Amino acid sequence: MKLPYSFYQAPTLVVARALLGTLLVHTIEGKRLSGIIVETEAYVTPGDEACHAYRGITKRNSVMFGEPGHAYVYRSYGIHSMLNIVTEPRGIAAAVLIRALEPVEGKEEMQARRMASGRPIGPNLTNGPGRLCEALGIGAALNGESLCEGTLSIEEGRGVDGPIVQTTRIGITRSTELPWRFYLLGNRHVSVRHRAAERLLAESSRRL
DNA sequence: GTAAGGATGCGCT
DNA sequence: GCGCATCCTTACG
Repeated sequence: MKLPYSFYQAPTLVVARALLGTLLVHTIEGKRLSGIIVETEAYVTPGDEACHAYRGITKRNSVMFGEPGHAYVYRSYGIHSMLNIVTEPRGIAAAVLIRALEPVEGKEEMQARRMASGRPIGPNLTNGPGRLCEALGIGAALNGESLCEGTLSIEEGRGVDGPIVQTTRIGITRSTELPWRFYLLGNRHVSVRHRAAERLLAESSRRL
């Protein structure tokens, strides 16, 4: 079952957390390439200087201002595609960056797509926002596409059965103090672990 | 295991 | 021109 539009209309931090454990699916050339979402980051207006929409609407970021449940795909460092999911009602610019997946369907095809792009053979298939887009064949052509009606979608996954780590975002230079990254504790497909946050989480749960 | 540097295109100041 | 919401290779413990 695809997640409905109403799922994405919620506050961005709620959606970022709720996306963990769901299944991202890209159907391409008749094949389903999919993976469980294990790491996300929230980007919100107003007040978040790292959000692309911080300074208002532009040609690049306009999708973020539109309907929730659509894909915002842009190119980073001129090389990598980044997949975001638009959240909040129309007019509020916000999105969730998908940072890592646990491969489920089409793992061979993912490896083949990575190799075709000159990437090394190895375990780093979908543990990073650029890598997962390459593995699933997600590019700028999908910018603005609906996740409820197109070839790219998010389905109910296996859910979450363990702790979720909440910590600071990665690879940004502004608003670095905001704890808006979420990931599944102990999942080996997470791109970068934050040991201190994991330790705090363990201590707080022990106290209960 | 960590660190540094290059690749590479486009939006924005 | 400058600066990236990154990834890969190489060097060194």
